[in-house]
Amino acid sequence: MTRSTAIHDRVAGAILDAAADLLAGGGEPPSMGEVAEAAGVARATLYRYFPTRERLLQDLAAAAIDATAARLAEADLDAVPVAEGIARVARVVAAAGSKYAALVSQLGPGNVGREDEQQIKTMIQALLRRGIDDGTFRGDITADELGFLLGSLLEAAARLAAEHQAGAEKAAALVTSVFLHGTQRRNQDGLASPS
Amino acid sequence: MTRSTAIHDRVAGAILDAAADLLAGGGEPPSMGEVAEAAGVARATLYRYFPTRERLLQDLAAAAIDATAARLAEADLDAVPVAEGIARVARVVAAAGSKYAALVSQLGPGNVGREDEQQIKTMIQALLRRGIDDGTFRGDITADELGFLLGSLLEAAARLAAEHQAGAEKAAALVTSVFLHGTQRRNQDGLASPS
Amino acid sequence: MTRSTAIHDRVAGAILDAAADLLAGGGEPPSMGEVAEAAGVARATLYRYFPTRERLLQDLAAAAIDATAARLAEADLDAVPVAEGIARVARVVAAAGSKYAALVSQLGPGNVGREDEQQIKTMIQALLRRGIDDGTFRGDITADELGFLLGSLLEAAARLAAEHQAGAEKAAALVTSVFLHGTQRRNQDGLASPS
Amino acid sequence: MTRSTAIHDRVAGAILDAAADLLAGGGEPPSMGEVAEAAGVARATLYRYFPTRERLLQDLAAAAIDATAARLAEADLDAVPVAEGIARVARVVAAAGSKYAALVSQLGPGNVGREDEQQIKTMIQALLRRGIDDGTFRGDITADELGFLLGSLLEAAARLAAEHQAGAEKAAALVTSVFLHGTQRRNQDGLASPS
DNA sequence: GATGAATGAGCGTTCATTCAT
DNA sequence: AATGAATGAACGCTCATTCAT
Repeated sequence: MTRSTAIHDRVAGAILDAAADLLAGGGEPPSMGEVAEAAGVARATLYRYFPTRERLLQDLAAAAIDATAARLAEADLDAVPVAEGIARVARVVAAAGSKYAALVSQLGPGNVGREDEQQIKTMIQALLRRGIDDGTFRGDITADELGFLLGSLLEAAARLAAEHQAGAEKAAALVTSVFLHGTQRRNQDGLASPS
Repeated sequence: MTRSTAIHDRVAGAILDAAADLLAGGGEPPSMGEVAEAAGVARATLYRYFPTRERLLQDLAAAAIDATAARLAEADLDAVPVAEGIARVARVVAAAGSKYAALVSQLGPGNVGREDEQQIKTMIQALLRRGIDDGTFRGDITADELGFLLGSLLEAAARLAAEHQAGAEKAAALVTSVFLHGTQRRNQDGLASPS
Repeated sequence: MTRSTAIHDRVAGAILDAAADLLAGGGEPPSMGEVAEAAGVARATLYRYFPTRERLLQDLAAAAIDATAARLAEADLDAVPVAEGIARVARVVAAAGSKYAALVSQLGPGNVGREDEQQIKTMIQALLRRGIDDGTFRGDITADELGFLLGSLLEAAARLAAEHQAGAEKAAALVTSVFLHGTQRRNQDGLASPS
Repeated sequence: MTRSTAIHDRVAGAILDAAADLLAGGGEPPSMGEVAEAAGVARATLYRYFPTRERLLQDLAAAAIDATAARLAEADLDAVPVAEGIARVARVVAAAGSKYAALVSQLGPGNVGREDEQQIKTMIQALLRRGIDDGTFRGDITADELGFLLGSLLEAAARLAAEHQAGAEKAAALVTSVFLHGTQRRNQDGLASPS
C-alpha cells in the first residue's frame, strides 16, 4: 500500500506538473491528450488519476492553493497588525502570480476547489474580523463584503504581476494601499459611502 | 439593400438574444445547435451569421458592451464631479450585471471585443485623468493603474450584483466608496502606500 | 409566349453549355453553384430550369443523344447492308466521343434519359433485327443480347476515342470488326458458344 | 500486435461487408452514418478505419478485385489453351457480378485502386499475348486493344449477370464467344476490318 | 421570373470520456 | 494498473434543394 501510494503520487505529480506547464505556456487550454502526452502516459491512464478534465484543473488549482496557504501560514498573520497582515497576504498572492491567474480563467471564478480554498478564506476572514474588531476597518462593511473586495483586488494583483505590467512587489503594495485606505475607519468626509 | 440589412439585423438580433438567454440560464455553455434551435433557425443559418462559436460569443459580448457604453454616454460623466462620475459608472456596470458576468467566464478575461471595449475604456480613462488633474486621486498611482483597479472592482460589483449577493445599488455604492477612499489624495496617515 | 419561350431556351442553352464545359474540363463533377456561376445566373434560377441535378445531367445527355440520333438518321442505316450499317453507327458514336463518355460516368450506365435514348435504341434494334433475319448474325443470340453487346462495345469505342488512345476512325473500325466477326453466322469451328 | 491486427482486420472486414451490402441493396449510395450503423460501430470509429468516403469505396473495390484476382489465380490460366483461358476469365468476372458493377458506378471507371487492378490486368495481358503468339488472335489488333475490348465485354458480362438479365454462366459464354470469334485469326471474309 | 436567404443532410474532424483487455 | 480502441457529442463546412420576396 505504501509502495503503491508512492508510485501513485509520483505519477499524479508528473501529470499535474505537465498540465501546469502547458497551462502556463500556450494560450489555448491544453486538451487531455496533450496533457497525457506531455506527462508520458496514455490518455486512459490520465483518466485513472483524474476522472474528469474539470477535476484535473481543480486539483491543479488545489495544489497552487495549498502552496499559497502554506506561505500564508508561514506569514504569521495573527502576530502582526492587521494592516501588515493584509500587506503580507497581498505579497504572497501577487508572488503566486501567473499560476493562479492561468487557472482562474480556466475554471471560472468561484469553482476553485471549494474545500481547499477554504483554508485561505478562513485565514483571511480571521484577519478581516480582527480588523473590524480593532477598528482598522470601518463598521459599515460586513466581513463578507470585505472578503469579496479583497479577493477581487488580490486577483487584480495576481493578474498585474502575471502580465508583468508591474512587479509583484509593486502590485501588492498598490492593492494593499487601496484596500486599506478604501476601507479604513474615518470621520465624515463627504464621499459616497454604502447606505 | 436597406430592406435586406434590416432583415439581417433582425435575425442576427434574434440569435444573439437566444444565445444570451441560454448563457444566462443554464450552467453549461449551450451548443451551436441549441442556440440555433432556440433562435428558431437552422444550424446552417446560424453559421451564416456567426461563422464560429467564438465569433458568436464575441459579438454577444460586443452587444453587451455597446449597451453599457450607451448607458455610460447618457450618464454625462463629463458634467459631474469625478466622484459622482465614478459612482455612476459603478451603477451602470453593476446594473449590467448578469449579462456581463456570464460572458466574461466564457471568453476569458481580456478577449472581449477589444475595439468595442475601447469606447468604455476611453470614457473611464478621461474621468480618471480628470480626477488626477483636479486632485481627486492621489498622485502616486498612474492612470493605467487606477484603470486596472477600477476595472477589477467593477467586475467584482457586476459579479456581486449578478449573484444576488447584493443589490446592484448596494454593490455599486460599496465599490465606489472603497475605490474613492482607497485612491483619494490625503496627508501622511501611516498606512502602507506603494513606493 | 413565343418571345418568352425564346428567352427561356436561350437561358437553358447557356446553362447546358456551361455544364458541358465544366464536365468536359475539370475532373471533379461540378456543383450546381459552379454551373450557375459559369452560366451567369443565380443558383435559384438554375433550379427554375432544371429542378434537379440529375435532371440537368439527363437533359445534357439528352442533348448529346439528340445530336447523335440526328447523325444516325442522316446515315441512312436502312439503305445499306447490315455490316455497313454497324460500321456507320460505330463511326458516329466514336465521333461523339468525349461528350458521351463524360456524361455516362456521371449518370451511371442506363440512366441516360430513357426516352431520348430510345430513338437510338430503336434504330439500332431495327438494324440488328434485319441482320438476324438476313443471316448476318448467328441465330443463337437474341436481338436484346446483340444490343447489349453492341452497346458495350460502342461505349468502349467512345472511351477509346475520348481518351485519345486511338483515333475515332480507328476505334470505330476495331469495334465494328470485332462485333461483326464475333456475331456472324458460321459453321462449326470448335470454339465455345453460348448454349 | 498479432492480436490487435486480427481485431483490426475483423472490424475493417465487417465495415466493408456492411458497405458492400448497402451498395448492392439500395439504389442511393449509403451515407457514412448508414454504413457505420449497419456495421455496428460508431461513426467516429468508421472514420478511424476509413478516413474518407472515397477511401472506403476504394478499399471496397480493392477487396472485390483481390477476391477476383485470387479466383483467377486459381483458374490456372497458363495451363490451358487461350480460348479456354478467356472462357474462365469471363466466368470468374461474371460470377463476381453484382459487387463489381455496384462499385464501378460509384467510383467512375478507372479509379479502382490502380495497383490492385494491375494484378488482374497482368494475368489477362499474359493470356492475350500468348494468344497473339500462338495465332489464336488475328495479328492486326495490339495486345492493348485486345485488353481494352475484353475489358469492355467483361464489364458487360458483369452487368448482365448483376441485373439478372442473364445467368452468370450464360453471360460469360456469350461474351466469350463473341470475343473469341471477333478476334480470331481468319482468312479473307469480306467484312470490314481495322486498317 | 429572378433572386438572396434558408434549409437539411451529410462530411470529415476533434475531444472528453468509457470499455475491454 | 496501464493501455489501445471505441464512443458520442459537437464543431465547422459544403451542397442540393426550397422559400419568400
